[in-house]
Amino acid sequence: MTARTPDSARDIPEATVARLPVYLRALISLAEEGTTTCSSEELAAFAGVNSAKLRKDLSYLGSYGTRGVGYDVEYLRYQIAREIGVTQDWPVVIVGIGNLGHALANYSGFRSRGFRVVALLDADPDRHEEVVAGLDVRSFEDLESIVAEHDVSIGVIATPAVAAQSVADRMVATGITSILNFAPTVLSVPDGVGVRKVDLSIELQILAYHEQRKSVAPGAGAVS
Amino acid sequence: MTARTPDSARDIPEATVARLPVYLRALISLAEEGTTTCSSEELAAFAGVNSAKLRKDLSYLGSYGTRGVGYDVEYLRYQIAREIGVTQDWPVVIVGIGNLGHALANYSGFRSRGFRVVALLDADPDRHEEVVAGLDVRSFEDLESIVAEHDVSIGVIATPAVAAQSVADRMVATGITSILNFAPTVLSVPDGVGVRKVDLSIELQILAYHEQRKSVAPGAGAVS
DNA sequence: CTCGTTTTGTTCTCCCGTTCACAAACTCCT
DNA sequence: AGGAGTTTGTGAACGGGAGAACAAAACGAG
Repeated sequence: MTARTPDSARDIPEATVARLPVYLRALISLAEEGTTTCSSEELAAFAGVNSAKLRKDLSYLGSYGTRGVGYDVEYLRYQIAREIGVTQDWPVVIVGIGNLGHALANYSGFRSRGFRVVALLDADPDRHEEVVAGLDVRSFEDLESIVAEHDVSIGVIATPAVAAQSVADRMVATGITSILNFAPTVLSVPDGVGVRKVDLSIELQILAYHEQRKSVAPGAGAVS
Repeated sequence: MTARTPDSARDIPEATVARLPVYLRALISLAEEGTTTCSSEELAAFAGVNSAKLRKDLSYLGSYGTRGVGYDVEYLRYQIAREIGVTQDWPVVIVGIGNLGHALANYSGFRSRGFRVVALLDADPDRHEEVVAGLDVRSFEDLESIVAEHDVSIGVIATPAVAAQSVADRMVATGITSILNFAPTVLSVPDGVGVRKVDLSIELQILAYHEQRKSVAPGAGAVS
C-alpha cells in the first residue's frame, strides 16, 4: 500500500493553517532565487518563525523532508499549495468598489496566489459606468447570477459598515460559504460559513496601545 | 478622583488587547443609538464574543461595571479609549502611495479612531505631483524631517514587497517605533520596535483551506 | 562496512487563553 | 427593611499552542 495514508483528512491546527501561506510565500521566494533545497532553519528564518515550530507545522502535512538533508523547495512548495488548496484558481467576487475595493481589485497578489476576481459589484448605480482592473463594475443585483455562473464560494466585502451585514446575508443566500470582511462590523452568519475579518484601524489601535506603554513605563519596559 | 492607580501599568494579555478595539467600536455604536447602560451579555453580542470572555477582558482594566446593573456605556468607552491610548490623536505617516496607499490615505476610520495621517510618501518622483486625501505626496527623502516635525512614532508601509524592508529600516532609523506592514514580506526590526502585518492574500488562503476541506470532507478518503 | 555528522520528526513540558461556575454586590419590589 | 432577582468579577479546570530536547534516519568519509 502507498505511504499516502488518508492523512489529507487530518485536521491541522488553526495556528498552523495561518502560517502555511507564509511558508508558501517563503518557498516561492527561495525557488525564484534558484535554491533547490533548504533546511528547516533557513526556511524558518525566511518565514520569520522558530525552526522547531516550522518543523512541527510541516509534520502535520506529512513527512516531506529528508533527514540530514532538508526539504526540496519545489516539492514542498507544491505540497503546501495543494494542502491549502491553491493549486487551482478560486473565483472571488468583491462587493463595494470604493477606495478599498479599487485597491483590492487591482491587487496583483490575489491572482498570483490562486485567486481570480470574477466580478466587482456595487450598490451605487453611479459606479456602474466604471471599469476597474479590466472589469465592469456591475449591480449588486447581479450577485446571484454571477455566483451561479462562476461557481463562486468566496466573497469579499469592502462596503461601508452599515451595508456589510445585509451584503453578507445576501452572499450566504446565494451560496457563498467563505467571506473576507473589510468592513468594521461583526458579521453574523450561519454555521458552516467561514468569516475572516481585516480591520485596518484595529491594527493601528493595537500598535497605539503598545506605543503608549513604551512612553509611560520608560524604566519598566525593556527599551533598548 | 479617577483612581489612577499604578494599575495602568499592569500587563494586559495580548489576546485581550486585540479585542479592546472591538469592544470600543461596539460601545461607540451603542452610544450612538442612545443606549446609556448595557450588560456584558449585550455588549458581548455586539462585539461577537462570549460574555464570560468579555467580562474577564474588562476585569484586566479594572472594575468599571456595577453588579446587577451592567456597564455605563460612556464611562466604559472612555476607559477603554484611555487604556488603548486613543484619547488623543496619533500622527501617522504612510509610505507607498499605490492603490492600497490611496485607499488607506482616504480611509475615514483612521481619523475617527484617533489617528491622523500627517504625510504621504512615495519613492516614485512621478507621484510627487499628486494630491491624495488633501495631502501632497512627498518624497520618501522627507521622512526624517516629517517624523521630527510631527513627532511621529507610527508608520504604515504600503509599498511593494521588495521595498518594504528598506523602508522599515529607514523608519526605524528616524525613530519610528511601531510599524503596520501591508507588504507581503517578513520584516526584521530591532527589539523594541512593534510590527503588525496585514496580508490580504494570506487571509484568502486561509479561507480557501477551509473551503477546500468542506468539499472534500463529506466523502472522506478521496484520493485524486 | 562502519562511524560520525547533519537534519528531520516527535515527545514532553510549560504557558497562555478560554470557558465554566459561583460568590459577591447591587437594584427593585413588597 | 428584607428578600428575590440580576449581573459582575474571579477562581479553577481545561485545551491548545510554543519551545526545548532528543531519538530516528539519511548521507559521506575512510
